[in-house]
Amino acid sequence: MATSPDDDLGELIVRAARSLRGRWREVLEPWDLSPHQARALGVVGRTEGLRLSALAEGLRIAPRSATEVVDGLAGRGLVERVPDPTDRRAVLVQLTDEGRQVQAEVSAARAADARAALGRLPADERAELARLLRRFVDG
Amino acid sequence: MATSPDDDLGELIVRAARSLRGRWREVLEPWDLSPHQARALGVVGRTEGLRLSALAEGLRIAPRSATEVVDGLAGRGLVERVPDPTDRRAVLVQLTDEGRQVQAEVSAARAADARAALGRLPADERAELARLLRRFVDG
DNA sequence: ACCTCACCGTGAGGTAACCTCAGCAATGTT
DNA sequence: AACATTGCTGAGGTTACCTCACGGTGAGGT
Repeated sequence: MATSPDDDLGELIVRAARSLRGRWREVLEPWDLSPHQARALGVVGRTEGLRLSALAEGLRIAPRSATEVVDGLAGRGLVERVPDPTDRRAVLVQLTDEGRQVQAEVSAARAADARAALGRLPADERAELARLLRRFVDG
Repeated sequence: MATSPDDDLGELIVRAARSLRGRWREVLEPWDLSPHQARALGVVGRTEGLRLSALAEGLRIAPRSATEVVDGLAGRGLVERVPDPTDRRAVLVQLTDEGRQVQAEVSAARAADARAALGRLPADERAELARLLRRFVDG
């Protein structure tokens, strides 16, 4: 049934991603955050004072959906909406103090987990893997 | 902001998978199939006379959700339900003639696309990439 | 001052792909 | 025969998206 080597490689990439995603979900459990929300939290943290539309772009979702993500995060008290001083149409999203702390914790936990997950490969193989993937992704 | 190399690697894997998934979605457009349905079609094709519960296991979804997937495929005339001759509770799913043809076409298109997508890496690098990923996934 | 056109976020309402739980029929076990 | 288990499905819920329409607002004419 025509399972070419490239089919396999594609399958492998997808499986690896799924595995990571599953792990990440577990890592996030203590904070009761979905991978999605955590990602959004990261984007907001990376660019303080972000417009909803910019967040949508960053997450590659429709602007309307960014409203929902922010609703969820704001409901947990992790971010807050403030009016954009330069444009009364716009709303900026920024981390609350709690949001900042959670974001830092999550980010640390994620890094630790990534180390654990990928740690079975020696450093040089990790580097090689990254190099090859980068060529594929950027190419 | 503590972006460790392993973070990057995880991100790369996820991005690569997303890229593949996006391409696949496009490849499937002519048949008006979701990636999900196509995957299910493949599983059914690979094991003719498959129980719904086995399909669910193959797709790693709840049995109830397999019912829906099969509904969708059956609605398009690509698969059909037949009673399991050995167990009157069970239902077997099998490809129709049209399903068999569509499955073959899709599989060929997918293989061609995988070649196109991964073709920018030379064969030996593809092999190396597969080897490293397999170590990660299976490990 | 006004008009138009583009843009901002959001309410309303929809969809896909999952889930759990309960129920029915058939089977297996004691 | 009684009971537990299995295989599918109806009912109903969730999540994470979407489009479309609308009420502000900003920017550029005229």
